[in-house]
Amino acid sequence: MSDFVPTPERQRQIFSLLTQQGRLSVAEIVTQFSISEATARRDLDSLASQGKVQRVHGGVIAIEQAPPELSILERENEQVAEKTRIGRAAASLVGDNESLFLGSGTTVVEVARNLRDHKNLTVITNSLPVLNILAGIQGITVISLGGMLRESELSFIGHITEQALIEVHADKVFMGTRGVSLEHGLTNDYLQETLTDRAIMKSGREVIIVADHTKVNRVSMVLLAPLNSMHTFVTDPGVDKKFIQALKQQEIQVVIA
Amino acid sequence: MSDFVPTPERQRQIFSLLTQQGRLSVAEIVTQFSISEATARRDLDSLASQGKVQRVHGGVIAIEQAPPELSILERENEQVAEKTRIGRAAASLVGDNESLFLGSGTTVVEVARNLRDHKNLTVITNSLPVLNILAGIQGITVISLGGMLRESELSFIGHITEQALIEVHADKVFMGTRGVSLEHGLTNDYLQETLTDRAIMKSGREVIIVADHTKVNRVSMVLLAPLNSMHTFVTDPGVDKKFIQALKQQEIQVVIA
DNA sequence: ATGCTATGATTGTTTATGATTGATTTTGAG
DNA sequence: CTCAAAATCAATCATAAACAATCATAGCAT
Repeated sequence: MSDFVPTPERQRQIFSLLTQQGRLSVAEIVTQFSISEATARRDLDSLASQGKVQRVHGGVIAIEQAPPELSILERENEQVAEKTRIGRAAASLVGDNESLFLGSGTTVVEVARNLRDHKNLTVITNSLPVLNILAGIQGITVISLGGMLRESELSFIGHITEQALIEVHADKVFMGTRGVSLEHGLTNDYLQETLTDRAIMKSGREVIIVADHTKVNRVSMVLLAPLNSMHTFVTDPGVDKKFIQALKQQEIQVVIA
Repeated sequence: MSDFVPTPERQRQIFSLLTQQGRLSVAEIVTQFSISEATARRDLDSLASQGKVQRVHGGVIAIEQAPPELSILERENEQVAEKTRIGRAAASLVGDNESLFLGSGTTVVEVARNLRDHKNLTVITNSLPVLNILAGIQGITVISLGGMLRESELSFIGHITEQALIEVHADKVFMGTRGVSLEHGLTNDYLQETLTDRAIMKSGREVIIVADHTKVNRVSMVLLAPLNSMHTFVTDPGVDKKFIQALKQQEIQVVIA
């Protein structure tokens, strides 16, 4: 039996006490550890200089924890309500223990927001906002593709991205698009991103396109993929019913949020 | 019964005693093993140099096996003033038109914050906070390595990360560390991250370590690299002058912020 | 013998601590 | 509010414990 308590050990105990109680007075430490006030103060000063505690008159208090690093400003502008509902509906297609790919675009971000309650997911993404949303969530393994950051979309594209895609595989791929058209299929407006997006679509078993009604019957500059390369289409009730019918005839599942 | 206990065996017994009790005084060892204080200290020093115990005044204490590792979000409030100054000083080492690598850690984040005024930079990183800070800035090409997101550090690690590293090269590499020690070099506390960090160090021409004074003479679990693998060390004025001298003797540039 | 290693004793030095003192901050009574 | 008492603090000093460095010795293999 020994009463040997070296200084670093005692300081650790003081710190531990502090984390339990939130604050500690010099007097408390003096009685608790049977040391002089001078030594108690020296311990507190030492802990403070390590940044572990905040020194105040009469004792110390626990350091307050700041809110998490801010995520990027998102250009949330149009069809907010629709996108939110689409996101929720799309997330409900996901089961526990699955691996997903989430592409870029504001609608896909809404899907990410609704993954909180799922268990044991693996999410692969090339979208910085998606990374930020999923970063703190327990039970989700997050994998980023990396690559060159495209500032307007806050997504990663390019050679590094496509290289990384070779290494991953997802059960379900969630992507947005700039235009969906019966005639021209899925279209985007930036070639570089489109090349990456094509590779992404090949990396998953099931392709789920999320897009609000403003994207329907719209054609952008670059062909991303023919319509039948998607398996499921999640959209809002503002879409023309003939369009929906046509999709169903091509055996594409349609979810109206 | 034989009282002959060879030195290595005795040291093993001391270590075993320590793991049971958490701490051990020199006096205890003297009586327990019937050896002189000198020998007891020699044993403790030997164990300490192997990194098995933590030497303290009066004896030894067990090394924190499961370090209550604070996440990056919690550590962000430690040594704020020092880190800010270190970040500014480190950023001033960067010239226009250079390509940089920024590793993980709160101090490196401060470097990123101070890159705003540079022109035409290419910044490669595996740190999510760094991505967020640089995402909006004009004149900086941002490249992310991707990989599995380590939640406590908000950094990307693993196979994908290291694969991506093959494709990039930087003029200057900025990294943090958990511990810098003359004896044990640069140390980290998580093997997986350390493997990635080693690859990062090889991807650049000049390695710049940023670390506040609390990291100095601290040893963590895993060896990252020997001291001489860094070219420049940026820290705050709270560092022991002998330490600075020793670095300079190894031809490591030292910048005091 | 010779050289090597582990050990213990001796030595000045360093470190941790507690007491003291005067300065500073907080408190509370008027 | 002001001002003084009380509490807390920083700075300094003295001391005892612990320390590093050095040297000498004993055991042991060659």
